[in-house]
Amino acid sequence: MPELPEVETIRRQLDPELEGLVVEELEILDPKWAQSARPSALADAVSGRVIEALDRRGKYLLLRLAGDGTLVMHLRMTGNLLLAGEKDGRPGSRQPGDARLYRPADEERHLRARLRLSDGRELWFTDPRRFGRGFLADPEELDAYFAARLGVEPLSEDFTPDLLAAVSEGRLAPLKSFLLDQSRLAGVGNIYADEALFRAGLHPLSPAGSMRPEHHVALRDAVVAALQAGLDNGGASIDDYRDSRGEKGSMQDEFLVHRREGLPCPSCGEEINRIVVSGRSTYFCPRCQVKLRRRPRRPRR
DNA sequence: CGCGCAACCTGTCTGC
DNA sequence: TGCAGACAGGTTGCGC
Repeated sequence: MPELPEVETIRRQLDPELEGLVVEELEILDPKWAQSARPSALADAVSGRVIEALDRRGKYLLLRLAGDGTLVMHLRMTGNLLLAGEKDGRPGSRQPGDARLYRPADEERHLRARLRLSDGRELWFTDPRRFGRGFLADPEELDAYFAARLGVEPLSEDFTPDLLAAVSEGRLAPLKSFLLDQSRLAGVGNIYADEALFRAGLHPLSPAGSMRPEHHVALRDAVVAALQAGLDNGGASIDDYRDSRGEKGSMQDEFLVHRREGLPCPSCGEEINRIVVSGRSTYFCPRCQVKLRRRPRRPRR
């Protein structure tokens, strides 16, 4: 479910709400949620600490705690992070179980971890498929963890055409697989990979290393534009995704090609095709998205 | 090291 | 109505 725009939407909503509050208690209802040898030790280590900020790296949410610790959370496929309850006991905010919230019974049924906050509210980590995880890391551990897994942030100034050229050089994997590889580019998932390749006019099966300089520019711009569209629409709610208030995003109504098999291409009217690339459904326009030839090797003298 | 695929889970939908 | 099978936003580990 959640890719960079969905995770960032949650972060932007929650960061100003959480700053300065104390996590009075972390309750882990599903021991599998804790990516830690002893879930009770994780709960104890987080309980009682002051929240400094909520940051994001790739699709990870980073709850910064006073004293150099970070509660790292990943929503994986179906996780949600909901802010529930009444601030300082005053009415107006939503309660867990509020009928206006998304399927309240299911939220409670799928509750995996709960942070009780010092203003009376609660942060709920819900997750039907139980892939989501949370763990505590100190700064050195966190650096090592991300260095091994995550590449450049696509919305940072470091994401340039030259960077894209460097990380794709010599790669034979299809562009679709390349965009899903978090160690090259962090935050793009199945939805925004399809949307970006359509915007760039590139075929999902073209080898990543076949791009020429104009393609590096086009794909960089397309990734940024696709992610920005997601942010502008509050994320995509195909099925489970909700923001921190339990509201749906609207990006699913703005998809250009993703999940639009058989529908007309917004640019040329040709029918959108669906193929499977490294196990993931992939949607593209066979007319607008050209397949690049493998780049010839530099001749040797 | 690069790459594809199964596995991890639960829920929903489709077709017989 | 029941049931089998396909499919779903992500990441990891294994085999080649």
